[in-house]
Amino acid sequence: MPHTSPDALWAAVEPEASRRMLVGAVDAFAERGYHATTTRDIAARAGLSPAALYVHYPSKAALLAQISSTGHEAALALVEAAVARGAGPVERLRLVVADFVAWHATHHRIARVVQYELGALPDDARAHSVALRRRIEGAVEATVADGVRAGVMTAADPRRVARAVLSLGIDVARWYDPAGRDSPAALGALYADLAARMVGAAPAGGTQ
Amino acid sequence: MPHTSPDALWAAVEPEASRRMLVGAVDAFAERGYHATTTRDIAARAGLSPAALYVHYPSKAALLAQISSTGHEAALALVEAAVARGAGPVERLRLVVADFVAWHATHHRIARVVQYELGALPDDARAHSVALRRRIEGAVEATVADGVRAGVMTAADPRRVARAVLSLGIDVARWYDPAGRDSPAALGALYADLAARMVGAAPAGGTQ
DNA sequence: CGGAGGTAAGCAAGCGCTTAGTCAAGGCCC
DNA sequence: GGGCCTTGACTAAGCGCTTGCTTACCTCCG
Repeated sequence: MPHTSPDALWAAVEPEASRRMLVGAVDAFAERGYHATTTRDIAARAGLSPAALYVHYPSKAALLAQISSTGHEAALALVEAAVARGAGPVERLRLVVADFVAWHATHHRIARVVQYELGALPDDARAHSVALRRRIEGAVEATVADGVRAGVMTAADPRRVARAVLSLGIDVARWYDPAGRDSPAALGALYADLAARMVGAAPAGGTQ
Repeated sequence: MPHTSPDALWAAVEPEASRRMLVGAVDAFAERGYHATTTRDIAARAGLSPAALYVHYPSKAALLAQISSTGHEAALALVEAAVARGAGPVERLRLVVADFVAWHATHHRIARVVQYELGALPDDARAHSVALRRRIEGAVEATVADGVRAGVMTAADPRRVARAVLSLGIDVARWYDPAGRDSPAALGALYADLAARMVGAAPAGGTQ
């Protein structure tokens, strides 16, 4: 999942013009921010007139809400899948971080909107996204707490450490540049090692 | 420095109305973002008419530029002071992270503008801020590289690890809430431990 | 009395969104 | 099969409002 094409999230959206609007909105919101993006800009990226946006979406905010919702759901699904895949707490943490980081790199445009435009969402849409975020944080916190309980990690405060681990991934969306030298997979592997170190897990080949 | 009052950065700005404009702009930009903030909003926070903004600043963008410049300069000064204060690479890294994180918590409103409104800056102002950012990253990278050379840290890639360490601090500005249970100093201490672990420095009391 | 600090009023431009309509594709009855 | 209506996608034009910023003027203090 974390390594699919950046636009794969919208593959199911029909009709095609509606999907082009979404992709254009993601690009514009990620580049300039929600408030600096005009509906005319989004429509132009989709190759349509300004009014065409309102054929497919009731408002500019509804577009943002759909992007945020879909993005948060994808991130949560990815985290829960990684947790289910791992054998023990340490492997689970490694998998979660590797996938979470790689996703934020591969989908850095969507991730930018997801992470930095929460405040621009209408109240109900924000509540939905915030709830999904809490489940993501909860999954990581539980993994760290499990590891501590099992004696394979050391962390005085699993909640705060989990938040810090997630910060690593979230901030990738801010600086990641696909033209740079970091591949999403390599970045995920590096950050999985860093996270393992943060929780005091035994070294496993790692960063050294 | 990292523990002074949030508004201490502007103490030297005269006249007072000009300072109130700056403080109001920081609050508004941090809450809603640069593009969603109106000049009328800034002026109202300063208790003045909309036109008064232009008595003190040539444009809304100039206000942002001043905030970004002052903020980046403060962050760089703090990092360089911490590096100068530490005895060895590990202590230097701990001091840098502790102060950088505490600063992002204490000044989370300024830090939000500094970290997330770079793209809204006019080209010349952005170039100035980007140059300061590179010096911050360079200082941390050098500290990690020193530690590896001295054999007190392990990190295959000091540049990428330094970037990850800074991500921890930068992301604090996104989520920090002064009404929460984290004091800037405690957060700085926790994150200094996490950073020491990330670079494979010997445990020093730490998170365990 | 000059200059710094301040304001009321308002301008041009751009904003999100609406209106009224075009047009092609498809169903349907006689 | 031809006429007729519906439907979904789309657009030209533009409405009402807000934006950043300007102008012309006022006030007060050294």
